[in-house]
Amino acid sequence: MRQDAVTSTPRSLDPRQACPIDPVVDIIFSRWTTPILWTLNSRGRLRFVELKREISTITSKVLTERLRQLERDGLVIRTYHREIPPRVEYEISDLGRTLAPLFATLAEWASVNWEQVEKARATYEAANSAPSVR
Amino acid sequence: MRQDAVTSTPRSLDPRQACPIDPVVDIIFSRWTTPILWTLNSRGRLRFVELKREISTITSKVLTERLRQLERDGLVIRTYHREIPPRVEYEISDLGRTLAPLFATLAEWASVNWEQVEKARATYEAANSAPSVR
DNA sequence: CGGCATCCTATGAGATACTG
DNA sequence: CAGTATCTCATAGGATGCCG
Repeated sequence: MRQDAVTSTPRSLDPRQACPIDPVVDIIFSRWTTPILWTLNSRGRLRFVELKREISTITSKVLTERLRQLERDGLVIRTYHREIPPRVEYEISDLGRTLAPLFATLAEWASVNWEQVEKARATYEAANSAPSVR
Repeated sequence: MRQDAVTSTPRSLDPRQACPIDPVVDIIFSRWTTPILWTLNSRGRLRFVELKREISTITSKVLTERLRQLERDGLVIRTYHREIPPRVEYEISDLGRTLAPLFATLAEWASVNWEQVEKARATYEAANSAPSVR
Protein backbone atom coordinates (compact mmCIF):
# COMPACT_ATOMS: atom_id res chain seq x y z
CA MET A 1 0.00 0.00 0.00
CA ARG A 2 2.27 2.67 1.20
CA GLN A 3 5.91 2.57 0.29
CA ASP A 4 8.86 4.57 1.46
CA ALA A 5 7.44 7.94 2.29
CA VAL A 6 10.72 9.80 2.16
CA THR A 7 11.99 8.53 -1.14
CA SER A 8 14.36 10.71 -3.09
CA THR A 9 12.65 10.22 -6.43
CA PRO A 10 10.00 12.90 -6.49
CA ARG A 11 7.61 11.06 -8.76
CA SER A 12 4.16 12.17 -7.86
CA LEU A 13 1.74 10.03 -9.71
CA ASP A 14 0.25 8.70 -6.51
CA PRO A 15 -2.25 10.73 -4.56
CA ARG A 16 -0.21 11.50 -1.52
CA GLN A 17 3.18 11.01 -3.06
CA ALA A 18 3.26 14.57 -4.24
CA CYS A 19 4.07 15.18 -0.63
CA PRO A 20 6.15 12.65 1.29
CA ILE A 21 5.13 13.98 4.66
CA ASP A 22 1.45 13.58 3.99
CA PRO A 23 0.99 10.27 5.81
CA VAL A 24 2.68 11.69 8.88
CA VAL A 25 0.54 14.79 8.81
CA ASP A 26 -2.39 12.49 8.62
CA ILE A 27 -1.74 10.82 11.93
CA ILE A 28 -0.31 13.76 13.85
CA PHE A 29 -2.47 16.60 12.66
CA SER A 30 -5.78 14.99 12.05
CA ARG A 31 -8.65 16.67 13.82
CA TRP A 32 -8.35 16.98 17.61
CA THR A 33 -5.08 15.07 17.82
CA THR A 34 -2.97 18.14 18.44
CA PRO A 35 -4.87 19.31 21.52
CA ILE A 36 -4.90 15.78 22.87
CA LEU A 37 -1.20 15.17 22.39
CA TRP A 38 -0.33 18.62 23.64
CA THR A 39 -2.38 18.19 26.79
CA LEU A 40 -1.05 14.74 27.57
CA ASN A 41 2.46 15.94 26.95
CA SER A 42 2.21 18.93 29.24
CA ARG A 43 -0.14 17.56 31.90
CA GLY A 44 1.17 14.03 32.03
CA ARG A 45 -0.99 11.01 32.75
CA LEU A 46 -4.67 11.83 32.86
CA ARG A 47 -7.97 10.08 33.33
CA PHE A 48 -10.55 10.15 30.59
CA VAL A 49 -12.72 12.78 32.28
CA GLU A 50 -9.79 14.95 33.16
CA LEU A 51 -8.66 14.93 29.57
CA LYS A 52 -12.15 15.70 28.44
CA ARG A 53 -12.35 18.62 30.82
CA GLU A 54 -9.08 19.99 29.51
CA ILE A 55 -10.32 19.99 25.95
CA SER A 56 -13.62 21.46 26.92
CA THR A 57 -15.55 21.33 23.67
CA ILE A 58 -14.80 17.78 22.66
CA THR A 59 -17.49 15.16 23.09
CA SER A 60 -16.69 11.87 24.75
CA LYS A 61 -17.53 10.04 21.59
CA VAL A 62 -15.01 11.92 19.51
CA LEU A 63 -12.43 11.89 22.28
CA THR A 64 -12.71 8.13 22.44
CA GLU A 65 -12.32 7.79 18.70
CA ARG A 66 -9.23 10.00 18.56
CA LEU A 67 -7.67 8.30 21.57
CA ARG A 68 -8.16 4.94 19.91
CA GLN A 69 -6.39 6.15 16.81
CA LEU A 70 -3.53 7.59 18.79
CA GLU A 71 -3.28 4.42 20.82
CA ARG A 72 -3.28 2.36 17.68
CA ASP A 73 -0.50 4.45 16.18
CA GLY A 74 1.52 4.05 19.35
CA LEU A 75 1.49 7.72 20.31
CA VAL A 76 -0.61 7.28 23.42
CA ILE A 77 -0.74 4.57 26.07
CA ARG A 78 -4.01 3.50 27.61
CA THR A 79 -4.12 1.90 31.02
CA TYR A 80 -7.23 0.21 32.27
CA HIS A 81 -7.74 -0.30 35.99
CA ARG A 82 -10.33 -2.88 36.98
CA GLU A 83 -12.01 -0.97 39.72
CA ILE A 84 -15.42 0.23 40.67
CA PRO A 85 -15.95 2.72 39.28
CA PRO A 86 -13.57 1.92 36.45
CA ARG A 87 -10.48 4.04 35.98
CA VAL A 88 -8.72 4.56 32.68
CA GLU A 89 -5.62 6.62 32.30
CA TYR A 90 -3.99 7.99 29.22
CA GLU A 91 -0.43 9.12 28.83
CA ILE A 92 1.82 10.01 26.00
CA SER A 93 4.20 7.29 24.85
CA ASP A 94 7.91 7.58 24.22
CA LEU A 95 7.12 7.71 20.54
CA GLY A 96 4.62 10.45 21.16
CA ARG A 97 7.14 12.34 23.20
CA THR A 98 9.48 12.48 20.23
CA LEU A 99 7.00 14.91 18.72
CA ALA A 100 7.76 17.52 21.37
CA PRO A 101 10.52 19.29 19.43
CA LEU A 102 8.30 19.34 16.38
CA PHE A 103 5.53 20.99 18.34
CA ALA A 104 8.03 23.42 19.79
CA THR A 105 9.16 24.35 16.29
CA LEU A 106 5.56 24.89 15.34
CA ALA A 107 4.92 27.08 18.36
CA GLU A 108 8.06 29.01 17.56
CA TRP A 109 6.99 29.53 13.97
CA ALA A 110 3.66 30.80 15.19
CA SER A 111 5.11 33.30 17.61
CA VAL A 112 7.35 34.66 14.89
CA ASN A 113 5.04 34.61 11.90
CA TRP A 114 1.47 34.67 13.05
CA GLU A 115 1.26 38.42 12.88
CA GLN A 116 2.28 38.22 9.24
CA VAL A 117 -0.52 35.81 8.55
CA GLU A 118 -3.06 38.14 10.10
CA LYS A 119 -1.67 41.04 8.14
CA ALA A 120 -1.93 39.03 4.95
CA ARG A 121 -5.53 38.24 5.73
CA ALA A 122 -6.37 41.85 6.35
CA THR A 123 -4.73 42.85 3.08
CA TYR A 124 -6.51 40.11 1.20
CA GLU A 125 -9.82 41.06 2.70
CA ALA A 126 -9.31 44.68 1.77
CA ALA A 127 -8.38 43.82 -1.80
CA ASN A 128 -11.35 41.52 -2.01
CA SER A 129 -13.81 44.22 -1.10
CA ALA A 130 -12.88 46.18 -4.17
CA PRO A 131 -13.80 44.51 -7.45
CA SER A 132 -10.67 43.50 -9.23
CA VAL A 133 -9.52 41.19 -11.96
CA ARG A 134 -8.99 37.74 -10.70
CA MET B 1 -25.52 35.22 -1.57
CA ARG B 2 -21.84 34.96 -1.71
CA GLN B 3 -20.32 34.63 1.68
CA ASP B 4 -16.67 34.72 2.31
CA ALA B 5 -15.51 32.07 -0.10
CA VAL B 6 -12.15 31.77 1.51
CA THR B 7 -13.21 31.36 5.08
CA SER B 8 -11.79 28.13 6.38
CA THR B 9 -13.87 26.45 8.97
CA PRO B 10 -12.02 26.95 12.20
CA ARG B 11 -11.13 23.50 13.37
CA SER B 12 -10.90 24.87 16.82
CA LEU B 13 -12.76 27.39 18.83
CA ASP B 14 -11.91 26.30 22.31
CA PRO B 15 -9.14 23.78 21.85
CA ARG B 16 -6.98 26.82 21.27
CA GLN B 17 -6.73 27.22 24.98
CA ALA B 18 -5.86 23.58 25.43
CA CYS B 19 -3.37 23.75 22.58
CA PRO B 20 -1.69 27.01 21.58
CA ILE B 21 -0.51 25.71 18.23
CA ASP B 22 -3.97 24.76 17.07
CA PRO B 23 -4.61 27.86 14.93
CA VAL B 24 -1.32 27.35 13.14
CA VAL B 25 -2.07 23.73 12.50
CA ASP B 26 -5.32 24.88 11.05
CA ILE B 27 -3.76 26.94 8.30
CA ILE B 28 -0.73 24.81 7.55
CA PHE B 29 -2.07 21.32 7.89
CA SER B 30 -5.62 21.60 6.76
CA ARG B 31 -6.51 19.16 4.04
CA TRP B 32 -4.45 19.34 0.84
CA THR B 33 -2.36 22.26 1.96
CA THR B 34 0.69 20.19 2.69
CA PRO B 35 0.97 18.68 -0.80
CA ILE B 36 0.36 22.08 -2.35
CA LEU B 37 2.96 23.89 -0.28
CA TRP B 38 5.41 21.05 -0.66
CA THR B 39 5.05 21.00 -4.42
CA LEU B 40 5.32 24.74 -4.83
CA ASN B 41 8.32 24.78 -2.57
CA SER B 42 10.19 22.09 -4.44
CA ARG B 43 9.04 22.80 -7.99
CA GLY B 44 8.92 26.55 -7.82
CA ARG B 45 6.46 28.67 -9.73
CA LEU B 46 3.76 26.60 -11.43
CA ARG B 47 0.68 27.15 -13.51
CA PHE B 48 -2.67 25.98 -12.24
CA VAL B 49 -2.80 22.93 -14.49
CA GLU B 50 0.75 21.95 -13.73
CA LEU B 51 0.05 22.08 -10.04
CA LYS B 52 -3.09 20.08 -10.56
CA ARG B 53 -1.17 17.47 -12.49
CA GLU B 54 1.39 17.19 -9.71
CA ILE B 55 -1.25 16.50 -7.13
CA SER B 56 -3.01 14.07 -9.37
CA THR B 57 -6.10 13.24 -7.39
CA ILE B 58 -7.18 16.73 -6.44
CA THR B 59 -10.10 18.28 -8.28
CA SER B 60 -9.80 21.77 -9.69
CA LYS B 61 -12.55 22.98 -7.42
CA VAL B 62 -10.78 21.91 -4.27
CA LEU B 63 -7.42 23.04 -5.57
CA THR B 64 -8.85 26.48 -6.19
CA GLU B 65 -10.35 26.64 -2.72
CA ARG B 66 -7.14 25.63 -1.02
CA LEU B 67 -5.07 28.00 -3.11
CA ARG B 68 -7.39 30.85 -2.15
CA GLN B 69 -6.94 30.07 1.48
CA LEU B 70 -3.19 29.86 1.15
CA GLU B 71 -3.13 33.08 -0.82
CA ARG B 72 -5.29 34.76 1.77
CA ASP B 73 -2.97 33.65 4.56
CA GLY B 74 0.00 34.95 2.62
CA LEU B 75 1.66 31.60 2.09
CA VAL B 76 1.40 31.54 -1.69
CA ILE B 77 1.42 34.22 -4.33
CA ARG B 78 -0.94 34.21 -7.27
CA THR B 79 -0.01 35.93 -10.49
CA TYR B 80 -2.56 36.53 -13.18
CA HIS B 81 -1.43 37.12 -16.76
CA ARG B 82 -3.95 38.70 -19.07
CA GLU B 83 -3.43 36.53 -22.08
CA ILE B 84 -5.39 34.31 -24.38
CA PRO B 85 -5.64 31.71 -23.10
CA PRO B 86 -5.26 33.09 -19.59
CA ARG B 87 -2.24 32.10 -17.57
CA VAL B 88 -2.14 31.98 -13.81
CA GLU B 89 0.93 31.10 -11.85
CA TYR B 90 1.35 30.16 -8.26
CA GLU B 91 4.47 30.32 -6.20
CA ILE B 92 5.35 30.02 -2.58
CA SER B 93 5.84 33.30 -0.72
CA ASP B 94 8.69 34.26 1.56
CA LEU B 95 6.40 33.58 4.47
CA GLY B 96 5.57 30.19 3.02
CA ARG B 97 9.22 29.46 2.55
CA THR B 98 9.81 29.89 6.27
CA LEU B 99 7.90 26.65 6.68
CA ALA B 100 10.63 24.68 4.93
CA PRO B 101 12.60 23.80 8.09
CA LEU B 102 9.39 22.75 9.75
CA PHE B 103 8.58 20.43 6.89
CA ALA B 104 12.11 19.12 6.97
CA THR B 105 11.73 18.33 10.66
CA LEU B 106 8.53 16.54 9.87
CA ALA B 107 10.14 14.53 7.09
CA GLU B 108 13.00 13.70 9.41
CA TRP B 109 10.61 12.54 12.11
CA ALA B 110 8.89 10.34 9.58
CA SER B 111 12.06 8.71 8.34
CA VAL B 112 13.09 7.94 11.89
CA ASN B 113 9.80 6.95 13.46
CA TRP B 114 7.41 5.78 10.80
CA GLU B 115 8.47 2.20 11.15
CA GLN B 116 7.56 2.39 14.81
CA VAL B 117 4.12 3.63 13.93
CA GLU B 118 3.56 0.73 11.60
CA LYS B 119 4.78 -1.68 14.20
CA ALA B 120 2.41 -0.19 16.74
CA ARG B 121 -0.44 -0.61 14.30
CA ALA B 122 0.39 -4.22 13.67
CA THR B 123 0.59 -4.88 17.38
CA TYR B 124 -2.67 -3.12 18.01
CA GLU B 125 -4.38 -4.98 15.22
CA ALA B 126 -3.11 -8.28 16.53
CA ALA B 127 -4.28 -7.51 20.05
CA ASN B 128 -7.59 -6.43 18.69
CA SER B 129 -8.18 -9.71 16.91
CA ALA B 130 -7.85 -11.60 20.16
CA PRO B 131 -10.60 -11.00 22.68
CA SER B 132 -9.28 -8.81 25.44
CA VAL B 133 -10.50 -6.53 28.14
CA ARG B 134 -10.91 -3.02 26.96
C1' DC C 1 -6.79 27.92 -19.39
C1' DG C 2 -8.53 28.88 -14.98
C1' DG C 3 -11.86 29.04 -12.91
C1' DC C 4 -17.15 29.55 -10.79
C1' DA C 5 -21.94 27.59 -10.25
C1' DT C 6 -24.55 23.53 -9.18
C1' DC C 7 -25.73 19.42 -7.57
C1' DC C 8 -24.95 15.53 -4.75
C1' DT C 9 -23.14 12.30 -1.44
C1' DA C 10 -19.91 10.29 2.10
C1' DT C 11 -18.13 11.34 6.23
C1' DG C 12 -17.19 13.85 10.57
C1' DA C 13 -18.88 15.07 14.49
C1' DG C 14 -22.57 17.04 17.88
C1' DA C 15 -26.58 15.69 20.89
C1' DT C 16 -28.76 12.37 23.49
C1' DA C 17 -29.58 8.15 25.88
C1' DC C 18 -28.07 4.05 27.88
C1' DT C 19 -24.82 0.33 30.19
C1' DG C 20 -20.90 -2.60 32.78
C1' DC D 1 -16.51 6.48 35.26
C1' DA D 2 -15.66 5.32 30.75
C1' DG D 3 -17.32 4.42 27.43
C1' DT D 4 -21.29 2.52 23.39
C1' DA D 5 -25.21 3.05 20.54
C1' DT D 6 -28.09 5.80 17.60
C1' DC D 7 -29.66 9.64 15.26
C1' DT D 8 -29.13 13.70 13.00
C1' DC D 9 -27.01 17.36 10.68
C1' DA D 10 -23.41 20.12 8.59
C1' DT D 11 -19.97 20.17 5.42
C1' DA D 12 -15.90 18.73 2.89
C1' DG D 13 -15.25 17.49 -1.29
C1' DG D 14 -16.25 14.82 -5.84
C1' DA D 15 -18.66 15.15 -10.59
C1' DT D 16 -20.34 17.84 -14.13
C1' DG D 17 -21.14 21.85 -17.00
C1' DC D 18 -20.43 26.48 -18.56
C1' DC D 19 -17.98 30.76 -19.42
C1' DG D 20 -14.59 34.81 -20.13
